[in-house]
Amino acid sequence: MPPPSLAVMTAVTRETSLGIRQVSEETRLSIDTLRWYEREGLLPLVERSADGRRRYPPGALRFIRLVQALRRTGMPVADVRRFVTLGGGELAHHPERMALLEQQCAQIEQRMVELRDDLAVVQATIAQFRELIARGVDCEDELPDDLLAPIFADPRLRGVVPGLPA
Amino acid sequence: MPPPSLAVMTAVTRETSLGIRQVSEETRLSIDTLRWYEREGLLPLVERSADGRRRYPPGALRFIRLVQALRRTGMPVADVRRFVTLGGGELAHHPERMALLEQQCAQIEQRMVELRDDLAVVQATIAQFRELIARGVDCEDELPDDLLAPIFADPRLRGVVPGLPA
DNA sequence: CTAGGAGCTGGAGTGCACTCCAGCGCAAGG
DNA sequence: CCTTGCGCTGGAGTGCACTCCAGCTCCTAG
Repeated sequence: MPPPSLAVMTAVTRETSLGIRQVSEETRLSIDTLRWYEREGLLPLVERSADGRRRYPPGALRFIRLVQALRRTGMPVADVRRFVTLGGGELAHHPERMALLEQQCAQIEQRMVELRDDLAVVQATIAQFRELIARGVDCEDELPDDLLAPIFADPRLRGVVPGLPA
Repeated sequence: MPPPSLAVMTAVTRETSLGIRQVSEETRLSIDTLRWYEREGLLPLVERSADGRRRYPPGALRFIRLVQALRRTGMPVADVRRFVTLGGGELAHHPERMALLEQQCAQIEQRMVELRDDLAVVQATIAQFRELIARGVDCEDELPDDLLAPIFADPRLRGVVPGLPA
């Protein structure tokens, strides 16, 4: 992969800006996604070289990382667009901008709690299976139904379990 | 909402099992989703009352919560199905079952790290905007471009920013 | 001069996970 | 007896976020 002859690029462009492939590798967003985000108005900072190819100045790269953070944490594309189109630092849009970002923070925190809880559920299940197998291996027959029941689909167990805690 | 005459239900059914609506409220899964999960083989524990309506024994409820944890943490429906169809506690399936669950744990932990990082990005952005506005309000003109640039789409700023840290 | 490779555009296609709907049955209340 | 309400089924439809593609241009290497 020889470096594409940079002869034509301007001095500024040469060292600081990245091609779409590099950005793709850098951010792990696919090339198609980068183009699509741009079309959809999530990436306004993209420039073009003389022959019409995209050039991403470093500011764009950082901006993309923000967009990525918003997307990965569950902000819908429409909201990211809204945020982006609120533009530079204009005072007028400050409240809405802040609202969007703070809302997102709240959601992330909520999500983290949920994730912790869900992790606990999965880990508890793993523990139960370990115990089950430990016992099952020790005494092949007569499995502890009450341990199995809440977890599994064994038809023998249907409707056997007593009331659940909450 | 008068309690539906329970006259017909069996003694076992009466107190312990739930109707689809109750499960829906309990789990926050929509009624349609519950039915769909069942069709798709994610919920094998569901029974029927005499007139063909679904009855969820408590074991099913707990099971649903596990499925929910797996789904919410990003396990694809296909994998949940695979996990579910591995069946009761049979030794034969133990390795695959554990593999699925442990893989999922790993993914959750990864996701939590990512989430923390993304939260940091969003919070940093909020902080930068606060600072920007604080200054902007103090001295209306001549905004601090170097602070704005990495964040925003102001056309005046294109290609201005120097090299990025990483 | 030619061939290969990267990128471009506009638009169509895909995958996933639901979500909605028509048309039906049952059961209770008035 | 009729209506109202809940639930059932099978199948079609939806929303979101990409992902893929044909047909093009430009540039560089051989």
